[in-house]
Order: sequence, then structure tokens, then C-alpha cells
Amino acid sequence: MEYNFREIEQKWRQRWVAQQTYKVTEDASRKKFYVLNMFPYPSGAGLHVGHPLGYIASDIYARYKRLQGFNVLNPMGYDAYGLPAEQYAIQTGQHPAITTEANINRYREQLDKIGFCFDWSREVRTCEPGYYHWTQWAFQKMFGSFYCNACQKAQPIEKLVEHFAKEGTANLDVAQSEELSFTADEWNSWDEVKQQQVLMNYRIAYLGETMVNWCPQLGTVLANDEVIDGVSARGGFPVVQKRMKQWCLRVSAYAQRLLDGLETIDWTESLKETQRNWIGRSEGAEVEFKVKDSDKSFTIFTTRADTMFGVTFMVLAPESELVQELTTPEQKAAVDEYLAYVKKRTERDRISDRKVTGVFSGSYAINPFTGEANPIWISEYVLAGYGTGAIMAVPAHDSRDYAFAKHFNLPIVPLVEGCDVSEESFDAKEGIVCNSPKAGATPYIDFSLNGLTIKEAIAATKKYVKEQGLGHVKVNYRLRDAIFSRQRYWGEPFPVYYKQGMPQMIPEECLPLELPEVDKFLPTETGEPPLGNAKKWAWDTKTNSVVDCSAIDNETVFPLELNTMPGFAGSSAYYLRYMDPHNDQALVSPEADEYWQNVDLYVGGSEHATGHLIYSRFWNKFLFDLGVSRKEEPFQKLVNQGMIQGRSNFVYRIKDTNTFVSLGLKDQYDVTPLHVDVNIVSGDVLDVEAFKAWRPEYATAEFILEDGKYVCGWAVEKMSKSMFNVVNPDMIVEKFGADTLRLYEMFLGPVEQAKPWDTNGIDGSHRFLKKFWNLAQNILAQNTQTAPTAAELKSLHKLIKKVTEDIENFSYNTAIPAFMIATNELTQLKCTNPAILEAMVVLIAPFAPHIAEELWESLGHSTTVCDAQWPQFEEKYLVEDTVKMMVAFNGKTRFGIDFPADADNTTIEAAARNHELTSKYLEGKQIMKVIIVPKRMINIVCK
RNA sequence: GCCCAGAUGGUGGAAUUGGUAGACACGAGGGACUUAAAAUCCCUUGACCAGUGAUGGUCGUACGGGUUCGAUUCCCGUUCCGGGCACCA
Repeated sequence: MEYNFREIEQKWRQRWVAQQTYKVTEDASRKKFYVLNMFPYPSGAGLHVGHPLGYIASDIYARYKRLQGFNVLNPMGYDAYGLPAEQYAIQTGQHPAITTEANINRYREQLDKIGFCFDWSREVRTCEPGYYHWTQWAFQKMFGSFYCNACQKAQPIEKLVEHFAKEGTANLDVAQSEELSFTADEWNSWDEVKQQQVLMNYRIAYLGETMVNWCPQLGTVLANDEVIDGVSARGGFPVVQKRMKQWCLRVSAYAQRLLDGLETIDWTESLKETQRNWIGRSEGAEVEFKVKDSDKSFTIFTTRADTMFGVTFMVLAPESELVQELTTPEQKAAVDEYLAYVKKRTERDRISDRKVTGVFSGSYAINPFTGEANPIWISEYVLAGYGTGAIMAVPAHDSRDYAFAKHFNLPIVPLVEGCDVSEESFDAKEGIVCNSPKAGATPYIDFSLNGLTIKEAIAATKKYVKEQGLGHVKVNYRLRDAIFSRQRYWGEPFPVYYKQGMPQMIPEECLPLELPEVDKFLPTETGEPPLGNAKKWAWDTKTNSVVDCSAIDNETVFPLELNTMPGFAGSSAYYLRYMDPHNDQALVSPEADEYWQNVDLYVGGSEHATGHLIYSRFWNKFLFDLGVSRKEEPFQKLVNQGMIQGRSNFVYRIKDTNTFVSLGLKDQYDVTPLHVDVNIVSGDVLDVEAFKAWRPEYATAEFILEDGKYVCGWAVEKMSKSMFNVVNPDMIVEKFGADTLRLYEMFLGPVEQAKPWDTNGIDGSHRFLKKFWNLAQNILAQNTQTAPTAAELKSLHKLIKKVTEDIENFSYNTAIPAFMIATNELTQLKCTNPAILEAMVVLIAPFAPHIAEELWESLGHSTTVCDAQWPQFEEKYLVEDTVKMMVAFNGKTRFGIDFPADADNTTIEAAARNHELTSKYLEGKQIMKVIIVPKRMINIVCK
């Protein structure tokens, strides 16, 4: 019988749906395993062969775990809110919901063809009210919480209110936007609005006036991870800094826990490193400097407290409030001029040209270690948002300070033995300290740092700063709070209305607050977000319902929030929702959450390292504090699948002609390379007729061939429509079958590695399946009932061992060759034993489920192969009595000799002396050492 | 600039983590079957040298050193490619 993959695959696709083969339910008697893919944004372009890579890898693991007896949750859904659908809506008037629905249907159709074991009954879409109900709910909980530093967890805001009423801000250790100080009496005397304003300083979801990344072309703000090199990650439009009132999430409060959590999870080191960089913890000291001839003082942050003796000037950020306070009247004009200059510069200007600029404030600061007065400068190289917005400059040991000192001719004092600072600063934190005053030499300090290593000196100075009350030890993080408002239509609406300018949450029982209809998806004429176009978008507090905007009276009917939530809102807790997707009483029931816990294996791209993977960890930690999530870390193990790049093909057109010249001859002409559709190129040879038919302008094209063929050039590029290098999985499935596609994608190389797609090699995978099929048909036809031979068992168990290990390690690319080898061996052994075939069918089921099901049925089983048992490896079938080992003398390979498999040094030595091939080499020689490499070789060191 | 990960045939990639480097596949070359093509099967395929031949030898895992009986693997230095962070003090 032929291997008719089309018939087989269609048959099993239908049967899996009919029998609900992949539907899972919580089952306390079985161990759970949760496999998850990063859910896709359903774009209009559909899937290309790169998309399913991760899905196939996780599908193999899910199927393998199921065969091992685990109850496997492997859900799929859609990250359905997003910019492309909205921009399409702006251009065409087509409602984003319609576009999104159409795209989802196309995705689903494509996914269904590849044979995944997703439980589609658990599908979620972030744009559905039943789903974003819980996104809104979590937001309200964040609004109703503050972060307690002392207990390192989120707490209800009521506790903070209680604290304020009793002690004001005394004994308060909480995460906050700015440090406030007030008494209980003051708090109690304030009215509701004032109290609410103060509480905003502490809420985890808060409305904050902050500098945001504003993208004028997109008409919205962007989070830090959405901005790359001063332009938007999506679209590449310029981004400017703008002060705006926005919803923010206090992610920074969780910085330390986000950092610590990395130690407990099984992610790649490079991904953890990326997150560590993003969180950017730095340990240092805040030191207070008094201003000369003034009662003012200010605090700086430094990680190099050891360089206190190398300070020669101070620098303030232009945006710092200290600038106004410390500028002397004489310098005011110069400072104002400088501030005006800085204000004109965009983020992009700052990044692209880093010229040294600055202005002297006129004031001096007293170094608390030496009593020296140092000039206070103002410069844009100091950032307002980091540390205290003020630094002590140590030009000898900081390259930025160095550049500044050279430019403005300020002194440079080196502090490390033997360092040369005539050309550049010495930034390394290594070496021995010198040039610090002797103990007792100044009235300010009674010890010397000279002779200490930098590390010791840092510790010593920090300790001194703390003891003397000159400042305190401080940890700073680069991680900023996430800006949570977007001026868009196609996103989750905030469940918020405004009363007296203060945000109010709509009652929890009224959630979800559904996205209203608008007739235009653009911002309003007055510059309000698109929701400003909605007619029915006001909250009636009497009826607790959405009413027409015309009813707004600001007494019982109030305007609703016009911003929507960003993309990461819906993707932050979706893995919890899959556990209990139809629950309308809770995000997830405690029972479902207790059973599924967290994701055991998460598969997705590393491009989400500083976005989704930070936000969802934060979101989950918050839910953990609330007691909603059982596990502090959502994704125990994470595998990053590498991007599949496109392999583009080129044709070479001779300039100003319609003649194309083959690759090997192109250097003889002046040519322009042009992308050509890879689907009309096979093995880099162009299908000339198809090319003429491809585009009208090529209908009359002429060709200069080599050896009768037109050979194309090629390059590895991103897979994209514009490069004509997109390979569609549907086409591959049609031509070779889903099992071949699955096998080939895994065979291409390690899952984690980026690699170019090359359809040429797919024959090999397809050929293997045919061979496997033929072997199976042969066995089924003969159906010998005798016991398997030792050779057959050896072949099988070698395979079991290899495949089991490789799946565990995600080395699918090495598991597949093992199948090829075993199939060849068993074919050569003329195996006719169905027991051997049965085991092989189970082993291959995760990789090629359709063919496995078909053969499983042929073997007489009435259940699906998914309910089979993973074969057990038994060592005894691999053990051999004798082993052929290479005997080498002093490392030089000489002879292959059979030895007993369990031979030790003494027997080997004796055997070597007696053996006809080796005895003469050893005659009269002394054996120094015998090294046995198990089952491989023996090296005899002799002289 | 700092941090992380890499570099193996014409190509994608293996190598039991210190033990016969190049598994497996693609491509290429040769052959068988076929009127022919497709499909299938078999052989060769890192480079160089010697030999009619079986075969033997030398070199070879980016480059230069080191440790070791033995290094693709460990250590030091250099070059190149990829990723992250970046006037973050």
C-alpha cells in the first residue's frame, strides 16, 4: 500500500475533532503538565513556515508527556487587540473586530492542517468581553493596592489609609512616586479629593504626570520596550518626550522580586541576562553634599563611593528642581539659555549626537570627606529620572565625567595606583587605591583608603557614610513603571469614570465594561483619543450602566475614560485564564489553579524578553500577592524558538534592458539584482516560463543562461512579503503532508537557533516517512508472531533511549536521525515483528501523529495512539559480551581488538601482552598507564 | 564602552560533555532498473600526498599559545559574527 498522506491526515484530523481526542479536564488522579505557546497576534498575512516552529516543538513535548501518562494542558488562543487591525480600520472603515475575526479564522484553518494537539475548547481571545473582564478586574485590583516594601508584597489600599489616619507618613516603608511627608492630623483634615490625590502616589495602578514616549505618527504613547533607538518598534516613527497624565503600573516596586525570581526558573542564561540588564540593579550610596555659603544641601547617588577624593565638580540634570535653587543671579542668564537649548533637543538628538554641553550654576558644593568646595555644573548627560538627578563627577574614573572635564578644563585627580589618565579615564573597578589623604590629615575623615583594593575601598567608604550620617546605602533600578494608557480604539477600555477630575472605578459587579462603537477610529478634532468619538460613553452611577454622553451632568452621570489599555494588558495573565476559560465568576477558580499551578513549559520568541515576559511576571506576582495565583513565577521553563529566516532568490537584470543574466555570468555585465519569488525557483534554478508569467513587465524578458539553466543568487533575509521569500505552510502540507512538515522543521536544527528556511531539504524527511511506512506495511503483511530477535530489540531500545533523552532536552534535530537509522536497520534485518513496530509507532507519534495513528489502527487498536504507553527503555538489550576497542600506544591508534565488555585494567594489560597483534609492541616495554575509554578505546602509555 | 552567546565540509548540522571529528540530511558525482522521465535502490563525497589496488600517510573543528597519554570540548590571548544594555553615575 502506498503512503497516501493526504487521505491519512484528513481522516485523522476529522476523527480527532469528532472524538474530542485533545480535550482535557482536571483529573486529580493524574499528574498535570502545562505546555504553553506564546499566543499569536492574528495578522492579515497569515502564517508562514516560521510561525509553527515553536508550536511544533511544544506539540511534540505535549504529546510525549501525554504518552508518559501526564494530564497535559496545551491550549491556544489569540492576542487579538493590536495596531494593524486598527490602522486597517482607519484606512478602510472596516471595524477591527471584523478584520480580526477573519484573520483568526484563517490562522485557525492553517493551524488545523499541521496536526496540533491543542484543546480548542479552551481558546481565549483577548478582545472578547468574557476575557477582558478579568484584565479590567486585575487593573481595578492594582488600583486598589499599594506595595509594602517592609513585607515585600501588595496590600489593600485601605491599610494605607488606616496608617495615614493614625500616623501620617511616619514609619512608612512603601513604594511611591515621590517621597511625601505629612502627619495624621494633616491627612484627616484633607477632603476626599485631596486624599485621593495623595493616594495616587502609592497605588500600584496610578494616574501619573510623567514624561512619556510620544509617537506623533502613531498618535499614542509607547512603553520603553516599544521604543528602539528613539523610534517606535512598530513602524519606525520618531518618538519624542512629552509630559502627559497617563495610567501607570508600579512595576518598579517589584524590581527586586523580578530579579530574585530569575534564580528560581529554568530559562536560558542569555534571556535571564537580558532581563537583569533591563531591571538594571545597581548598588551604591546616596551622599549628601552641603551647598557652600548656604543652608541648602542635595543628595547624589554613586556606585563608586571610593572615589570621594577624586571629585572635582558636581553635575545636575537640567530637569532637576535643584537647578533653579542653586543657580546664582550672575549665572541665571547663561543657565536659562542652556535650559532652552536642552528643551529643544529630542531623545533622538541626544542619542545620535553626544556632544559635551553644560553650564556652570554659580554655586559650590562641599565634599563631606575633604571639605573642599566643588563647582556645581548643569549638563544634559545627567539624567533626571535616574538616582537623584545629581552626581558627583570623578573625571579620572568615569569616561563621561572625563569628557566633560576635558571640555571645560576642570581638574582630574587619579586615585588608582599606576593608572594613566592623560588620554582617557580609568573606569575599571580594579586596582589599588592611592592619593587618598593619610588618616587624620583632614578633620573630616580619620582613615586612609590608600593600599586597599577598589572593592574594599567601596565597602569602607559606604560603611563610613552610613556611620557618620552623611548619607545611606541605596539600591537603584533602571526598571521604570509601565505606562499603561494608549490613545487607541482597539484595546481594552479602562473600567474608570471621572468625578471631579479624579478617577473612580466602576463597581466590580458591573464588569466587563464593553468597548463602545465609534463611527471613526481616528482621534477627535479636539485631539482626544478615538473613544472620544463614542456617542454612548458615560457612566450613570444611579443605574450603574453605560449611557449616552449627552447625559453627563457630573452629578450622577460622569464621563468614562477615553484611553485604552496597551497590548501587554491582555497577554499578561492569559495562561491563568486557559485553566478555567469559561468561568464568569473569577479569573480562574481556586480548584483549577490549584490543579494546573503554573506553566511547566513555555515556548516563544526571545523578542518578548523585555516586554511581555517582564509584564506577565509582574502581573502574576501581583496576583500571587492577592492569593489568586498559586505560584510566584508563571513560566517555570522557557524555550526560545529561533526565528526562521527567509532564503531570498535574486535575478540579475542588465541595466536599462529587460535581459536577465544567470548568476555565474553576471560579473561580465552591469546588473541590478532583483528579488524573485522563491516559489518559482527550485534548487536556485529559475523556472523561466513561470517568471515570464509572474509579472506583466517580465513577459518579454530575455535570458542569458549558463548550461541551459538560469541560476539565481540567494541571500538570507527576514521572511517577508516584500522580499518574495515567504513560504506558506499550507503549500508544504499540500505537497508533502503535515507529518513531513513537522519532521522537517524539527530536523532543520536546534529549536532555539535562528536558521534560514530552505525547502530543498524537505525531500529527505518525506523519504524517511515513506521508508518508515514501507517497513510498517511489510511488518503488517507478514505479521510474524515469534519473539523479536536480539538485533531487533537492540535497534529498538537504542532508539527508545535516544528519543526519550532527546525529547527531554529539546534535541529534536538529533532524535529524528535516530528514527532514520532504526528504520534502515530494521529494514535490513527484514523485521516482521509487530511488537517492534508497535513500539516504534508510539515513539514517532509525537513527531508525526497522523502516520502514527494510521499504523496504530492497522495494528488492531481501537483507541488512539495518544492513549498509548511510552515504551520503557531496557539496558539489557544494549549490553554486549565483547566490545571491539581500539588499542593505542602513547596515543597512536594501532589495533582494533575484542575485549570482554567488563574488562578492567589488569585483564586488559594481560590480554594486550598476550594478543598476537599487540604483544610485539609491548615486548621489552614498560607499561606506565592503561587508560580505558569505556566501549571505545584503550590507550597504553609505555616506554 | 559593559554584559551574554557563538565560530565544525559545498549547505543545514552531529559528536555519549576530555576519548575513532564530520552522525543524519541536503547538494554534487558515479552506477542499477527503465524506450524515456519520474520514483526507487546502491556506491563515492573534509583537504592533501603515495599506490594499479586493497590500503597507507600528513593536515584539519576561526587564529595563536597552554594543560593532558589524548582537546571541537578545559584555561589564557587575538579576530570575526549574533544578541542584550547604554551618557543609569
